[in-house]
Amino acid sequence: MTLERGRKTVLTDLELTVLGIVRKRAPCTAYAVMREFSSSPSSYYRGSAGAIYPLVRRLEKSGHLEAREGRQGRRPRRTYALAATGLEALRNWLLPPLPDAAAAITFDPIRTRSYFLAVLDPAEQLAFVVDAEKRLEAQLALNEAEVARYRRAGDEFSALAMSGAVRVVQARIAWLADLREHFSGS
Amino acid sequence: MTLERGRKTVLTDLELTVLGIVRKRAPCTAYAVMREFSSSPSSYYRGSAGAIYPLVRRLEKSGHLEAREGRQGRRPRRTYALAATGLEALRNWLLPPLPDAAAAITFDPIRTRSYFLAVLDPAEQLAFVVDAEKRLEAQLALNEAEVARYRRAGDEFSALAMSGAVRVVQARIAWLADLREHFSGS
DNA sequence: CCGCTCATGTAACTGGTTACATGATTTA
DNA sequence: TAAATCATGTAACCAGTTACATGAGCGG
Repeated sequence: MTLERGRKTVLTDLELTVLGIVRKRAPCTAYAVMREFSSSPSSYYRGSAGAIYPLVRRLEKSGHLEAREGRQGRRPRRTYALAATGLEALRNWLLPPLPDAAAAITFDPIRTRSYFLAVLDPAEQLAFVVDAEKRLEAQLALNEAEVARYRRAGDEFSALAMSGAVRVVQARIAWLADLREHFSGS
Repeated sequence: MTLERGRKTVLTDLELTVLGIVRKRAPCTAYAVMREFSSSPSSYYRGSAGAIYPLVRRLEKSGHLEAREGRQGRRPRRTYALAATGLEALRNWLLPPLPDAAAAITFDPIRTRSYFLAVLDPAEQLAFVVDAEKRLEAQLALNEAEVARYRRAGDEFSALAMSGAVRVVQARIAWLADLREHFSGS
């Protein structure tokens, strides 16, 4: 049974995110997409050139994106827009049912470490919590600024999305307070 | 300048997590470590054989783990314990300062999608939120059960860690309530 | 004795990363 | 005019995944 290779049925989250970005920004270059990732603290992906350029080309070949050859002076400038197929894929990504994995636990380096705090003595445990709190407070400020930035830009959906990240950081901070109380109480 | 290859200076989070697990469970087999990952909903890693077995061998060769050849009947059974070097690595992982990335934003498939909800019409947006809430409630129950399980097992640190995951899921649910209000209000 | 779990692995693949290379355009 | 940014890519690598293969021990 010869599987047809090279034709992917399901797009990755990164690919679908790129479709969403292109839809908002169209017509835009692969570089602009890349910047959207790397210039924002809100993204899990670094948006490296080595990821974005091949990915965008793939999406073009698969018909999800439409490319247009332009130029700026004598420099070639390839801009993209969302094709009908791409819009359909984007909608299917968002429409219920979500995959089970969507609600699954998220990776948190601080929580991951906290499983093993038994190897530290009480003073060190407290130092861990204090350091983690400091870093999360900084992250919180960043995220809040990002919400404000989106709101100023009139992108209410992104502001709403980002406020989810704010909620999560607040929850992580509240949890660290629990930890601290537990450590200093015992 | 010939870089010495094959000798890694920094261990990954997965490797350090394995060190932590072995420390708790020692003497234990690679299989037991694998089960710890795959049998728990609390882990980001699937703990696949293809990841764990080579990883454990690496940690043994680098001196972080000590192996002991045993048998169960006529079946060979290789058990591991944490070496002094491994304990040191584990402590350094936990001791401040944490890396900046530790506080960084986490990947959330639901939030990632929510950036692009503008492509859906209001009824579909609501359906998205309702579906996401349903799934997160299920995840919350799972996580709470996990906390209880750890607590029953007397592993207070893991219970505490897992309660961080509970906090985060609660925050995600609260955020979805915000979203829902926003969508039905406008 | 059948099927499940314990136990140990390997091979091929995947989806990203870093680092590098090139050159035009804009800005200080 | 030098440095930063725009713009487009490639090559090597990396840390995981899925899927497969093998076989012993154990409970119904």
